[in-house]
Amino acid sequence: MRDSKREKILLAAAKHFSKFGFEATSLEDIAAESSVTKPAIYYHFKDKAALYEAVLLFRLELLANRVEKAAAGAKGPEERLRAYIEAFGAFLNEHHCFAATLAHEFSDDGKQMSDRAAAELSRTLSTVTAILNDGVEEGVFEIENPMVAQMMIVSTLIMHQTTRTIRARVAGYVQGEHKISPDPSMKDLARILADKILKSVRA
Amino acid sequence: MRDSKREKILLAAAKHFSKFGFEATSLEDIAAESSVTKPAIYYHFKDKAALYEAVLLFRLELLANRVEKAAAGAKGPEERLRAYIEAFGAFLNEHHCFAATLAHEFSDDGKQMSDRAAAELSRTLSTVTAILNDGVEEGVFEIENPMVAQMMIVSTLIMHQTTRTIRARVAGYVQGEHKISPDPSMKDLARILADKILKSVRA
DNA sequence: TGCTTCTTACTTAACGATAAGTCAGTATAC
DNA sequence: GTATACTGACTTATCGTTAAGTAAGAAGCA
Repeated sequence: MRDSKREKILLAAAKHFSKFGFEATSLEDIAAESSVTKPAIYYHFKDKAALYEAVLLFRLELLANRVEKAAAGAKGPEERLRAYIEAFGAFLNEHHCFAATLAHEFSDDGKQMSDRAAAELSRTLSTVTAILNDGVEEGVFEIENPMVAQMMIVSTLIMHQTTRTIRARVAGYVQGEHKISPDPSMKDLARILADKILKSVRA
Repeated sequence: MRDSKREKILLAAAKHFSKFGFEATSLEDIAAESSVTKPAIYYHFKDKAALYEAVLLFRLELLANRVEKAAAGAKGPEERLRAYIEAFGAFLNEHHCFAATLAHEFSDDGKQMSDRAAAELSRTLSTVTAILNDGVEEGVFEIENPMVAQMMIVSTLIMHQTTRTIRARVAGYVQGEHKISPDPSMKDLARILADKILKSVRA
């Protein structure tokens, strides 16, 4: 049972930070959910920012490692790009708090992101940039600006995960005889997204 | 000078809500920036939520009208899709607070979005869904799930606008000999995005 | 025109709630 | 008995919101 309270705090913190973002999350709520008192949080973490950092950095490191591994395990730019997209999607699906935390961070201009966290995020993004650039050099891809392809991949994966609730709500207001396509699972989304991205970047 | 304070409040509110989101925005800051006192805000608006609603709904209505008009003014699914994407991009570029406000709303599950606001957002999204469905029916497009194409368009446009700062920061950590592609302007992004999306959905 | 009355557009002051963070003390394990 | 892992009670600051009061001008009437 060593460190069990620390683990409980981290779990509740991940949940609350992802739901409300850094500022709007209250330590009292985290304490209540993890059945500890507020000072217990301060015993384990220097302050609110340190707790947040622990939550964020842990996942950012995991993600960067995962996509690097996935890309390294595939051959050729096409397969590597597909592997990247699907690994990214799978990761967001497994750590479903993480996408929302990232979305909050993005909409806050990374206000609460430490330099180490930014570096880990950069590692994740560099991986796809490298794949795209390699593909262009090898003549397999034809891309005016790889930055755009990167944005399309990353933003679609994250937004899909974070806007589930609001999408369902907004769909309720659709008028007329539009066919509403079924909301895809993350696995399907990643596959379809990979298909579309590959089709759009192929030379 | 009639209603000049009201206008000042709305302007400052748009700026602050986009920067910090609903919860983290303080009425005191809005009051300070617009050179009025806090209760003066309450004279013009029922409460914080009503002020936010005024800010958000105004832009959501403008946007829905703009993209509907753009789509209606173009012929054929291909041209309509391009017109939609470029009109959406241009709008985000003109109202540069708006994308960030939307991003906050998305990362908060639309917690602060009224039913009217959700309906206006739905109108904007229905427009692109209609274009995609028409294209499929006419045999011009071939799309497994139009939802994914919609996500790619909307999320890329919004994220591009909202992650400018953080992208510049993250780019600073890129190691090795990666070529870093230049950050595209919104106009370029919309054009390139339209190219890529069209390429990826064409039958 | 001049006097009263009412409305508009605020201001100053303060309230209750809730936030992050602190500190002195305590139970438990070794 | 000493280090570890806490708890309860607190401080300070800031939040949204309201109550109460007021200067400036318009409206109604003589």
